[in-house]
Amino acid sequence: MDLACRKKKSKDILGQTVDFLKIISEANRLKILCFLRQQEQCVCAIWQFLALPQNLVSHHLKVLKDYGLIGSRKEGTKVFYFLKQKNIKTFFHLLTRIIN
Amino acid sequence: MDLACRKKKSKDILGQTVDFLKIISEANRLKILCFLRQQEQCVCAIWQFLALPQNLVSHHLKVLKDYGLIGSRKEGTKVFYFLKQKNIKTFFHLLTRIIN
DNA sequence: ATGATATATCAATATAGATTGATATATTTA
DNA sequence: TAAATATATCAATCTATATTGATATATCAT
Repeated sequence: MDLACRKKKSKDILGQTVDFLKIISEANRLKILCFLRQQEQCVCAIWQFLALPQNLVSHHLKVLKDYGLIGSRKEGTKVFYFLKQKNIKTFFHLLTRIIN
Repeated sequence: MDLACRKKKSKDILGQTVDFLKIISEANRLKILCFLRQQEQCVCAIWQFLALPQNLVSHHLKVLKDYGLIGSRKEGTKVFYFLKQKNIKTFFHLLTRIIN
């Protein structure tokens, strides 16, 4: 599924922006995005860094991934998550068109 | 109360940004901010534009005002709300430092 | 194959916050 | 003063979603 689909084309810019904002306005998710800026990280590194239970982090990662803000790759038993900078920029740009 | 107080200096940048995002990630509030970009508006114009009950709009306006994103001035029986562009820019800048 | 490690999923609960309905306050007009 | 208009407040309810606990799945090592 590409960004165009995830963006829910049927929705207007404001609706898309609200969805984006709702996703990044959760402290733990925002921290995750922040943490991933440096480099990709495995789930265990993330939940240890955030001091959160593993399943909770897993849930937040799913939310971020479903909306296309992060991607993942598997390596052995670990799963590494990384930012999808381009998509983040795109959503961010929508926001600037509304409030900046 | 100035912005420095509302920003809750005790909180870190991430915490402040989350607060800001939570406030603007509500569709009606984002619409209000959007609507006020053109010019200041009285409450009645806002709730008619958004097609929302008056008390609900009043509540959202309070949230926006308490956080310093909008200001108000009274004129007769009407109250006009306007953007506080400078504050919005400030909070927006915090966000760019985290995810952009 | 068995155990250990890493991650994901699911149901249940908790919690924050949006919405509604009723009412209060303040200003203007008659 | 009384009625009308504009806005604000408060308690109750509804709704979305964060969190927790338990369990499943997948991979690696012995």
